[in-house]
Amino acid sequence: MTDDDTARSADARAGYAAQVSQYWETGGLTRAAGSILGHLMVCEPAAQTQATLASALHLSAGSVSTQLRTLTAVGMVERVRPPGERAYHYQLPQDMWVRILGTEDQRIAGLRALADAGMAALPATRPDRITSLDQMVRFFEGEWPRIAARLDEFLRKEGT
Amino acid sequence: MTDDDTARSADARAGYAAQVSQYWETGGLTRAAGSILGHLMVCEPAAQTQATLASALHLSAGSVSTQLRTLTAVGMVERVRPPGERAYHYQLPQDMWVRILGTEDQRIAGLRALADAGMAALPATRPDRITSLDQMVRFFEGEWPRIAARLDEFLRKEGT
DNA sequence: ACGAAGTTTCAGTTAGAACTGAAATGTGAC
DNA sequence: GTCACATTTCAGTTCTAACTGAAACTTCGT
Repeated sequence: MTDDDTARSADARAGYAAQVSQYWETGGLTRAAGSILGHLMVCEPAAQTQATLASALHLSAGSVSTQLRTLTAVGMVERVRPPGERAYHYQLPQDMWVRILGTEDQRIAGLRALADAGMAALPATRPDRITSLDQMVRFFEGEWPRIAARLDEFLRKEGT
Repeated sequence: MTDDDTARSADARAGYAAQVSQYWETGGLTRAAGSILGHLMVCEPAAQTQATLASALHLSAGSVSTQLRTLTAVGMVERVRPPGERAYHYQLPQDMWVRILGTEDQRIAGLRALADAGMAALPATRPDRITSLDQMVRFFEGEWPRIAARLDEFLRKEGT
């Protein structure tokens, strides 16, 4: 591999990091959180310290600490300490996407609560405004376990 | 029904409107958009003019106009003009939730684009950072049509 | 136990999105 | 065609949440 190739792929990875960052920012995460996730998708090595992240992404130590804390809390980042290293290193968990999907039942539960509250305050006209929500939630309460099972099967077949 | 009952249920509906508003704000919509959606869930009549919404929700005409425009664009609000009425009226579509679910394939397509871009910039270490995304997207590309079909069946059985 | 390195916390600042209000534009009734 | 009503647009303002920087705190190696 030539130096040129190396430079080109580094560029490509930086561009991809920006794209991933953009994706998550659109999805409601902060700029800092998006940048961290984008960087962690392609950086070498895959696990980075807070100091490395801060300097690579031009973020303050405070921002990095805060964002890593929340990203770790929701399972999108994993904190590890390599043997003999002083500082914690942060990386994307191997099963990030499975974890994210695993919280789907909590989102369904949130909608269930909303539907139940609505059924207790049904308007006289167009009650379907509420009942259609209830209906949709009932569908996913029944369907999600099935989807989760199929995902397990899919991952097993893929050998993950 | 007594006056007391009427007052109580009006309170209940107002409380529910706030809860729905809260839900959508948490989900990333603006306060104004959330308020409108909450109000439209329980208001009488179910279809409201911009002027009514503005005064009921203490929002400026500009905010109401802007938010209704974007909510209409994404299919969460429907604009109708009752015969003989001057102003447009805005209401929740009967099939709001089906519409929202109907855009799921666009979200999957967005993730597909992200996965493809990533596969073109694979990092040397932990390539699973990218491939696991690709895998997850492949699962849903295969699964979503099946889920949509089951939703159709579910709605048919419910008589909707 | 001490010192150095790493992390967290938080008061203050900044950046940017949401909202307002009023002017401009559009629309329907007569 | 005109007028009144309705809606949109947008420059200016307000408000909120993100971010910074530095001090406080924690942790680990010696």
